[in-house]
Amino acid sequence: MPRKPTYDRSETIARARDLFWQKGWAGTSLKDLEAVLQMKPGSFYAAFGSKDALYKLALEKYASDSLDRLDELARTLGPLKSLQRLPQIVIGNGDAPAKACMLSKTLLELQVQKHPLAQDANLHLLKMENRFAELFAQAQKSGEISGGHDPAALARRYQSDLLGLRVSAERDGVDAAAIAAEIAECLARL
Amino acid sequence: MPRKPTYDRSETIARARDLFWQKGWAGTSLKDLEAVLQMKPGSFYAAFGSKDALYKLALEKYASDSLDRLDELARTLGPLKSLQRLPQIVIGNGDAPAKACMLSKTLLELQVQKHPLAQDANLHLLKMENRFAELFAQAQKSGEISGGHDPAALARRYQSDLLGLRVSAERDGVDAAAIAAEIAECLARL
DNA sequence: CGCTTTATTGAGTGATCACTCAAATTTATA
DNA sequence: TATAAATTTGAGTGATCACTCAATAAAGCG
Repeated sequence: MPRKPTYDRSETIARARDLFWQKGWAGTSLKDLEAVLQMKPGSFYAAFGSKDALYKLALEKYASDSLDRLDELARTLGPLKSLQRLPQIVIGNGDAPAKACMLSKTLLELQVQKHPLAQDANLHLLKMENRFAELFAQAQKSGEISGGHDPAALARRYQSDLLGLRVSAERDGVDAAAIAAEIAECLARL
Repeated sequence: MPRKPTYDRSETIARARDLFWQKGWAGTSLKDLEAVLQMKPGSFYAAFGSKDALYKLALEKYASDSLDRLDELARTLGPLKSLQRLPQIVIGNGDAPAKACMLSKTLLELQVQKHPLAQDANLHLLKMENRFAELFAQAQKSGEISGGHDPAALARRYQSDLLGLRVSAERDGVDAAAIAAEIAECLARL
């Protein structure tokens, strides 16, 4: 009986993610979204409920895609080489809406006001960090790196380094690739 | 002949800086500013010209105060110890409007849209990085650290680490002090 | 006290904010 | 083909956006 939507929901969320990633939460207006998603206000609210609800979906897509890419990388290269390669990968994608991580941009914009979306960003960052810890643990088990450090501590520091790298990559005139190489090199000395 | 302003300009800029630092550029409205600065629109525009112009002044105050604090630290502790102490200092001030650096928040919010204020943030970050490089060079000269590395490269990496640390410090449940200690310890091994 | 000069006041500008809703349109079943 | 269910449309909501400006108040000088 029902009429079917004329748009692809997943593709629409991906486009919203790119817009939010680029312009931020406060910087993205409904007008912007309507233009990029090719939706009138009524369709938008019928489909997603609110700007915040769509942002939440966009964050989830960003995070799960990131995790998927990391898992695939780990399957191909193994744990240590994945962790070493990741820095150059995250700053290397020229098509991305921004060099900085969408989760950290969300955190910096909304954490101070205790916005629920900042909590979402926190959880996604934690999941990613936990995945890093697993990879460090695997690298220790296989003897690729020494067992002298706590995998959780290594992951915490690695996550921090990645976030710093991606902020630095937004700066003008900074050789982010050199920083990425140094992060990778530090891992080799574990 | 003229009437004198009823407010202290420097103090007003400091309050604006704290508000912008906390809420961001798009997240701070003129209403917010009027409330915090205790100024009506007319006075505000007579004094500062525009929201952007005041933000620029706030950035300048933030950056010059940061440089001043670093210089004073260096005078007290010397170059290496200053660089080692700084990480724990920047995340330790509980009264600050945010853990993250205002320059990086500005950069992440406005760099993608090539906003002039992002250029200002870029320049202030570069000045700070150059100051770090000087301190690394001094530490090498005095033999506190080995001369095997380029001071500019050390400063670039150190700046990136600090930015990452301060993003991490915004996260819930992350032991930023531990990360700060690790950054300091890495400097000792140079 | 007048006079000039500047600061403060606060109502008001058009534009844009996130969002609503009734009407029209499209689909699939009866 | 008639009907029911869902989607799309786009004008319109009150609120808030950054900002303006004419009127008023205050200060220093003669």
